[in-house]
Parts: sequence; C-alpha cells; structure tokens
Amino acid sequence: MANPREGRERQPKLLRDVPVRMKDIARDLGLSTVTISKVLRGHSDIGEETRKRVLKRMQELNYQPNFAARALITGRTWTIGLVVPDLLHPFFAQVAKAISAGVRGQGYSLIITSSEEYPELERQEIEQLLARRVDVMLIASAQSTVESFRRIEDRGIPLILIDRRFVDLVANFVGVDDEAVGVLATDHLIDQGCQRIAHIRGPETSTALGRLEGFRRALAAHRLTPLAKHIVSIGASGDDRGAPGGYEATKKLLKSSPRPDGIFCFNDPIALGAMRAIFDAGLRIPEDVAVVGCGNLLYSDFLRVPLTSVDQDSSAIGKIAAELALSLVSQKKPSRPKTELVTPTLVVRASSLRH
Amino acid sequence: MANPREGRERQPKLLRDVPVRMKDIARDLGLSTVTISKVLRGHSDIGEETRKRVLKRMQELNYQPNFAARALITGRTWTIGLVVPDLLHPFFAQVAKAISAGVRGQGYSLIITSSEEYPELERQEIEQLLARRVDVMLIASAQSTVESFRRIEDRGIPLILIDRRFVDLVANFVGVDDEAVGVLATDHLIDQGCQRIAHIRGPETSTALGRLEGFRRALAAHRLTPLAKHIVSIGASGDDRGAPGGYEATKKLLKSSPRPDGIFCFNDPIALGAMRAIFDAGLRIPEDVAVVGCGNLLYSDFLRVPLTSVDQDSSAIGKIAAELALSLVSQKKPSRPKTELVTPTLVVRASSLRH
DNA sequence: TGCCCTAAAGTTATCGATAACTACAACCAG
DNA sequence: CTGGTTGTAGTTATCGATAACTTTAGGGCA
Repeated sequence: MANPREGRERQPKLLRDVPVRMKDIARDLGLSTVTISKVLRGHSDIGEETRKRVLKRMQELNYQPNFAARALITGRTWTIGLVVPDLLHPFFAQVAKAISAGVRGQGYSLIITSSEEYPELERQEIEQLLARRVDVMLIASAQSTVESFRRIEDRGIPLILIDRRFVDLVANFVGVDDEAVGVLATDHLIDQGCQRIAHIRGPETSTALGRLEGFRRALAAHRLTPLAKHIVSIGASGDDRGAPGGYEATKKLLKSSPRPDGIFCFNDPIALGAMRAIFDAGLRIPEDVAVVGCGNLLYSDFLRVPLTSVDQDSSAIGKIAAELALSLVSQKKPSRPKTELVTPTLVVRASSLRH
Repeated sequence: MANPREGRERQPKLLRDVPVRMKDIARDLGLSTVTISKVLRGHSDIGEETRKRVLKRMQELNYQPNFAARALITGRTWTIGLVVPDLLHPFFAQVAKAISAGVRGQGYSLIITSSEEYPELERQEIEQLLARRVDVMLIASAQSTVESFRRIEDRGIPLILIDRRFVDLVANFVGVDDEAVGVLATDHLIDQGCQRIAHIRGPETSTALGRLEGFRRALAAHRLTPLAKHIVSIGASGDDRGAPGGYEATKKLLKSSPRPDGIFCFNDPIALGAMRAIFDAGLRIPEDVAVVGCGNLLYSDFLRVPLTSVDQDSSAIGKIAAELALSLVSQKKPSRPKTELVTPTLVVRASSLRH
C-alpha cells in the first residue's frame, strides 16, 4: 500500500503521523474532495462504484474527519456541554455517567465542567462553553443568575436544566419529583409510628423547597403540623453542607423539647451526621429516633445502622437528559420546553424500620 | 451603542444572537481583521491607541474567539481528553475533579469519557479523542492494548497515564506508589499483632500487582511467608469486583485453616464485603480479624466498624496530572517521559486497631 | 436527428481565524 | 537630499471541510 502522504505539499513535522485529509483520499483515487465529502455524508448523487472505492480507501487510511473544519462551515461542533456542581458527589457523578453513556456512539463529545457550587464559577464555565459553541448545554445549576441561561437561549443553544430549576425561567428540565421525595419519606416515618417528625432541610434550591413542601403536605394529610423548631437548616457554606452540618443540626434538634422521634434529612451525608449525633447522645436508631436520608448513596447497606433512603434514580435522570439532548440538537426549530420528572422510590433499611 | 451586526452580510436566522466575529469589530473600527487578531494575541506591532480601541470594543461586544477557526489554522484545539474506567468510582471521580480544577481558567476544555472498564470501549473513546485532535490525553486505562497508546504517540499528542501503567510502554505516568500501599497496609497489620495476614487482590493491573508485591515485601521483611491460599483473587467480571466479590472471597478465606487474622483488601468496596462476611461468620472486627482497605472512600467513619484504609491522595494525583498536562502542551519538542509517584498514607480506624 | 433530462461528477465561494509577507509613513543618519 | 530603518497596519494565502452551483456524458423520446 502506497504511503498516502507521498507527494503531499506539507511535510510532517518531526516524524509524527499527520491525520489523513479528504484531499489525500481524493488525489489518491483521482477524484475531487467534494466527492469524498459527499460519500461521507451519504449524498445520493454518487455512483455506487465510486462510493465503494472511496469508503474502502477511507477505511484503509483510517480517515477521521476534521471536526474543526466541519464545525467552521456547518456551525455544529458535535459537542455537548455539561455543568455540575460537584463531580465527586455520587448523585452528579451518576448523572454524568449516565449522560456520557446515553450519548456514546452518536459522534458527540461531552465537555464536563464543575462549578464547585460557586455561582460565579458556573457563570464562567457557561461562558467557556458558549465560546466553544457547544450544540446543547446540560446544567445542574449552583443557583446561577438566570442571566447566564438567557445568554444560552439567545444564542439559540438548547438548554436542559437538571435536578435544580428556577421559577422565573422556562426551560427544559429533567429531575426528580421532589415533592414526591418529601411525601415518600415522611409518609414512611408516619407509617413507622413517628409522632414528631423533624426535617433537616437543604439550601434555597428548588430541590430543597420541593422536599420541604412534600414533607409539609404529607404531615398535613395526616392532620399533623410540624413544629417550627423541628425544621432546621444546615449551614449554607462549604463543609457544613454535608455530614458535619447534619451533625450540628441534629444536636440542636435533640436538645429541643419535645424531642423529635423521626428525622427526614435532605440528603444522605446529612443523615450520616444525624445518625452520629444520635448515637453520641446515647439514643438508639430507630427505636428512639428514626432516620431517613435521600440519595441512596452507595454502601448504605454497610453502615453501623443501614440507612433508609429515598432513591432518586440519578441514572434515569441522566439517561432521560441524554435522550432529550440528542433530540433537541437534531431538530431545526426550538421546541416548547419539556419537563421530565422521575419518580423516586423508598429503600427501607434498618434506620427507620421500627416494626 | 450601535448594533454591531448592522449591515452584516449574513442575517441572523430567527432572532438568535450570532456570535461576534473579528470582522465585525474590524469594520466597526475601520481596521482589518488581522489587526484585531494581532491585538488579541498581544502582537507587538500594534499602536497603543489602536490596541486600546480594539480591546474596548471587544469587551463591549463580548467577543469570543471561534475555537474551530483557530484550531483549523493553528492545529491546537485547546482541548484535553480524559478517559477513566468509571466516573462513579470515587477515586476516579476525585481525580477527574482535581484535573478539572487544575486546568481551570487556562482556556482549556476537558472532554471526559468513560471506558466502563471495557478495553474495547476505551479504544473507541481514544479514537474519538484523536479525531477531535485533543492537545493532550490523560488515560486511566482499563487494560487497553498498548496499540491505542502508540497511535496517540504517533500523532505527536502528549500522553499521560494515570493510576495504571504498562510494563512495555514508556509514557508519562502519574499515580500512587502501589508497593508503598501494600507495605503500609501490611506493616500496620503486622504491627497490630496479626500473624496470618491474607490479601484479597485485584485484577491483573499494575496497581494490583504493585500492592501484592508490597504485601509480600512487608511480610518478608518480618520473616513471614504468606500462605498461597491466603492470597485470593476476586472475580474479574463486573459486579464481582466490588463488595460482593469481597464477600465471596472472604467467605472462602474464613473457611481455610489456619484462618487469617488480618486481611488487606485491594480496595474499600472489597473491604466492605469482607467485613460483612466476617460479621456473618459471627466473628469480631478487629479482635478476630482485622481489616484494612484501600482508597479511603468517603464516609468510612460512619460504617458499623470504621474502616482503616490506605489513602491514595487521588486529589494530588489529579493535580499533578493537570500540571504535567499543561506543561506538555506548551512545549514544542516531545520530552522524556516523566513518572510522578504520590506517597500513600494510612488512615487508621477501628477495623484494624487492636490495642 | 435534435432536444431535454438525469446521473455523476467537478468548480467555486465560504466558514473565522492566523501565518507570512508587503506597504507605507515618519524619522534618522550620512 | 537620499537610502535605510522603524513602527503600524494591510494583503493574500491557508487550514479542511461543505453549500450551492455548474459541467459533462449518456439516454430516452418525439
């Protein structure tokens, strides 16, 4: 087989392989580059004979189209942008994994960035993705200003919000039904005979508000009213958000009177902190205080007391988001924003099972 | 402020904002695009006056250079490719997070892909990244054929292997000192009075082999010889690799005679499975069997028995890998491959603390 | 036979930026 | 006053592909 780059005008620097271009294949077969291009795109006005020759040669030379050149003329980069608040968080890691799997083999590349829960960083990452001209953007927002999202829409780039939404922004949304999460957890605690159920709520996000709302609704449905002091917030900043925050919040809860006999925690790390505080206070789980978390993180089964948790099916969220993204990039006109809610499920373990 | 796109040849489709081009700024100021380009790149042959006017206008119009156009002519895509075996695995998630943080603000975008531990998928992902012409590739390999790596090098693209290496491939490597991991864990178990130490080893990777080697070396240094039946492998396929695999392997170990009184597990999920098997056998941890894991996964503190684990400092690995990547893309000539080993530390918790 | 149509290719302009060279003042030294 | 230098900005070709025409040969049909 002849060297495809023989006689090529530009000599390779050093000894490195220079990628094969359409021009190389064209000269090789005595055709024009346009013909090669047409074959690649499955154009109809190419003879069967020629088509086969071109495809064969492409294979032989392992031709890979130049994305930059293609993007420049077509305006499509075959690139998807994903912004999450934290790659280490199992929920977002799973969502990212599922999205990655969902778009695999479709020719798209996924640029994954993290805002580290900082709105300003999120804004910058979005700008970078805009500069990259990604074809579609998926964002699990760290409470960014809606301004950034408007810029995305103004550019005509499809936007999909994940997990967290905004009241004053109409956009595609894929997430869990957070009210259902709250109802599921609270109903379960009530069902287990808890009388005074507390809630450790999350920060000011749609997620936290939805779960709180579900919590309230479930109690109301049983003619129960939560005490104000039984709804506590964790610190909004940094480390306080996880287990340490849950620990502190629970210490406070346990000192209150009447003492709660069940706690619905915004997420699993908080629940872990809560459990530790309960143990430290010399109380038993679930006999004295039942605990329900949210997120169903891995290895919950291996804890000192296995943790009951609401599963958000992050995998499904990622899968649906990926499908939606693929459908959005392939349609010409912007379509009406869709909302896709995943139904949560309760995974009951020892931390809440009283009988 | 006048509309920058007034009189622009190409009308925006629909009502979407079309990104500003150099040409727009140039016409705006009565200059040529080349001048704009030179200002952007800090060329010296531009007058101070002009420079300021151009920069000001760029700001006003929020100019964002077109990466595709730039990549086409310069050959640099300002893109970094990362391939990991599993985004959900806390180790790789942390590495990815640290790499992402390490390259932030440098103008690069990170394309993160997962091989799901399948060599064939890894090969495909690498091909995709090659087609994208990424500037540098970081790979935590799922035991791919070295063939793929050769193709990367032939293209002249800098390659950095992470965590897992290959004997027959000389390439940049950033990872933990796996022999030290094995020594650290084993020394500790010996120190805690364990006499018959078992090892549940991982699959045929450099990582598993290194830890096994460290295990052997530490025992030998104390004139101990491991029994062959005390070194067991977990199933190589899918689910067996995590906690379930550890559970099965440990059941087998506990039936053997003499029964081991200490187990060094390849990773934390395996250790979790091991602990469960030990409990199920009615034995105590650490009195009857001490357990050491590896990875220091989150929430180890909250387990039924907190797990002693070797911390691999995945954050440092990612940080170093990012720095190395940035340095590689900015140098013209390929340089001699570097090896950067991070020193592991032991985090002692109850699962191994006998006195 | 002559006209038109179709199939199968090719020509040319273009995408947005940069590399490499050129143009043209103003200024200076001899 | 002239030739060369310096400082600034412009011209032109190019990167690799695609959009939108155009060309050409052959065939069918009246």
